[in-house]
Amino acid sequence: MELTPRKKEILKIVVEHYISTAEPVGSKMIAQQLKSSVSSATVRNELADLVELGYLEQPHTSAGRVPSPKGYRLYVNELMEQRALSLQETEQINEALQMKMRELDGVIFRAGQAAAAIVNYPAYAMAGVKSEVAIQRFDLLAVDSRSFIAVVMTEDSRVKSRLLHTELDVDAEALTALTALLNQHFTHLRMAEMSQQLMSLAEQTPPALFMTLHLTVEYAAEVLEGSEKNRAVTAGANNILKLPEFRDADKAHELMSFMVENPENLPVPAAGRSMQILIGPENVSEALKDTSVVVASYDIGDNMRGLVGVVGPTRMDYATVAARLSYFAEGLTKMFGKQENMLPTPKEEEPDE
Amino acid sequence: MELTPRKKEILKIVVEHYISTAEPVGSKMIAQQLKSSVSSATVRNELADLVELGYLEQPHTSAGRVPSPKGYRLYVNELMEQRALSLQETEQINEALQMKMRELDGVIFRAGQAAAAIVNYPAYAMAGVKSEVAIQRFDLLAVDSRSFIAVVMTEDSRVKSRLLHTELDVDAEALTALTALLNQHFTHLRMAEMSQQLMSLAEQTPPALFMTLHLTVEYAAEVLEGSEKNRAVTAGANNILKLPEFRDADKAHELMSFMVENPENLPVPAAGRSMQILIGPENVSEALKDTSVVVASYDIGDNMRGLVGVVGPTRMDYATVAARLSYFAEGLTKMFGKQENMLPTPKEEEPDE
DNA sequence: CCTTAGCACTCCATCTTCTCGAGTGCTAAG
DNA sequence: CTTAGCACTCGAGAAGATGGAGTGCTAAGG
Repeated sequence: MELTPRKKEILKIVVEHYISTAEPVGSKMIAQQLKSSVSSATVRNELADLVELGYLEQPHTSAGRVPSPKGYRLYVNELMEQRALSLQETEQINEALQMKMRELDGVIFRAGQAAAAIVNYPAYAMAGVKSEVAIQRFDLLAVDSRSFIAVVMTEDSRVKSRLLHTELDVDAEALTALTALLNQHFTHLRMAEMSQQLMSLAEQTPPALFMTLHLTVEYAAEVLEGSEKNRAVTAGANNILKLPEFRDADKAHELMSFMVENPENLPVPAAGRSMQILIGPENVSEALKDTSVVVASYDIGDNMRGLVGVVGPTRMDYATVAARLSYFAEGLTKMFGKQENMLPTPKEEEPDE
Repeated sequence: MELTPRKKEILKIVVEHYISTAEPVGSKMIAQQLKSSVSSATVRNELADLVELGYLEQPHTSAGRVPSPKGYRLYVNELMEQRALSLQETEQINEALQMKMRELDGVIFRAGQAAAAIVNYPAYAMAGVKSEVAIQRFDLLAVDSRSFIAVVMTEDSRVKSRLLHTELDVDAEALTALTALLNQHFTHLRMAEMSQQLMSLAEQTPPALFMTLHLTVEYAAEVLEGSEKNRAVTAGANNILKLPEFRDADKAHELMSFMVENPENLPVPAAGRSMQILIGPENVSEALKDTSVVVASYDIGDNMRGLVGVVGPTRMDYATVAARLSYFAEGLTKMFGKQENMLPTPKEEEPDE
């Protein structure tokens, strides 16, 4: 059943007023804000209908009205106006985008931080590869008789390196030979295939060499795993303490712990959607039943996908958050797209996770 | 003026009781706990003295006593008993130490997280080099005509790498030549010296090569800077919400924001001390005036020093925190020490200059 | 001089009561 | 369908009232 235009207008006023004040909204207030001037009594009748239909709720009989999740949902789907970002806002976001040009691995971490700073709510970020990547290239550099540097480059052009140590002496020529071997037999393989490949070479390779090989392949596997495992971080969790709904330390603690300890369980946008809004009980996680989440995804080159999300009270300012977050996510996509040909300028490790 | 033994005993009881309950301690309670059985009136007289001397405070005339910072200080210095860790505790910490410490950069972050988990207070971690490190070795690996991988190893044996892109073609032989050049002229230099060195080579080098050189040196500088800048992180900030003194959301927010936003301003142990306890106003930062900090340092090889700290209310359980934290820090030192022999020791090698 | 029983006193925490006002639902008339 | 009018509800906050833990002080006893 479609709501009458006036009911929608009233609902919109209630939602927006409640979003900005966190106080139940009364009929008088609404009557003033309505385009057509009607009395508060008329509004009350409408409000009663809206409660009956489940779009609004009443904390107690003699209080104003508060939007229900259903009400927020309608608001978000139909009533919410696209919010244009102010110059200041776009500038702030652009600046945040500058920050991360360099680091690919650190992006998750920084994206989360930036998102939190941009919206003033707790935020989270993740990244994962869309399809499995493999190693594209190996290099082994001799350091001394028992140490060498392994450098691997993934198919998505990330470069990682580590100093590795063997227990037996391995000379430079051996390393050169091994490098050739690795590049010939271990590139463009999945992790499982790499292990197989390694097995099959076990017997026909001298121990010292095999050990070196093993170490390197192990390291490569770690690098691949690191890119496959969806890493997730939470940032700006302290922001929730400014919200009236989290004045209660226990509530704040509950949400914060959930976000910080299981960031990987935070919502991911449905496949194919670049942005998604989850309102209150629409969230699967019990800990998020009273909160709303806005989450956007962006592309990192062809093969990876990142996402940034924001967690807030159900009365969060959806229009602003959605506008800023999508602008931010688009900016990230653009940034990686531009770098693509010359790109990925991986940085090394970041204290993320 | 030395306190009488009984006064000390009373102070100790007050501190320990207050630490565990967060409630002011009354004379009756103390009289029961004292070795020698005396009346509560006697205790009250002693308490009055202790207040006068500044070791205790009275929230209001008719409440029990609470330790003052001075009281905590005396407690920590003289009265606190070394706390032996239970088997369970050492096991938990040992487990935390298992974490993969291979990526040095990740260590800071993980150490912070582990520390928070170990003590159930918010924790922080930093690492910095004791003295300036330089690049020990360069390698340039050709990828295609306009891309190459720069691999640098610092004197403290950290290996970093990045894919770099030139705007002009550079062939493999040129890279080999450049590698030699870099290793000859840019190793073991400070950042400023590297820039100078670069300048001095500007004219006598063909543009394509110089660009490559420039990119590489720039990257090296970034790596060095990254290691010089003390990186700092905060973890487990949510723990403060469980403490009664931070029930108030504003207070919690203030401390949390401070810790998360300026982790680099958190206390560092005085030079030469491996552990330090800072009580309330002993902290320099205004935001920490009502809190106490326990901070321990550990060694990462010869040249770097890491530290982990814990922030809590002044009534934090100093004995337990200190015991666990120092055990943890010692574990970290040991862990890096063990790796050390496996690492090439920078001092012994490179008669190259 | 130190200790201790006794006692009046203080002050917070808690509970109850009261009041106020915003906001409601309903009715009856336009 | 709208609206003025009105009695009603309910929570928030103010204003006592109560109780008890803990104090300080005094005076007597070792």
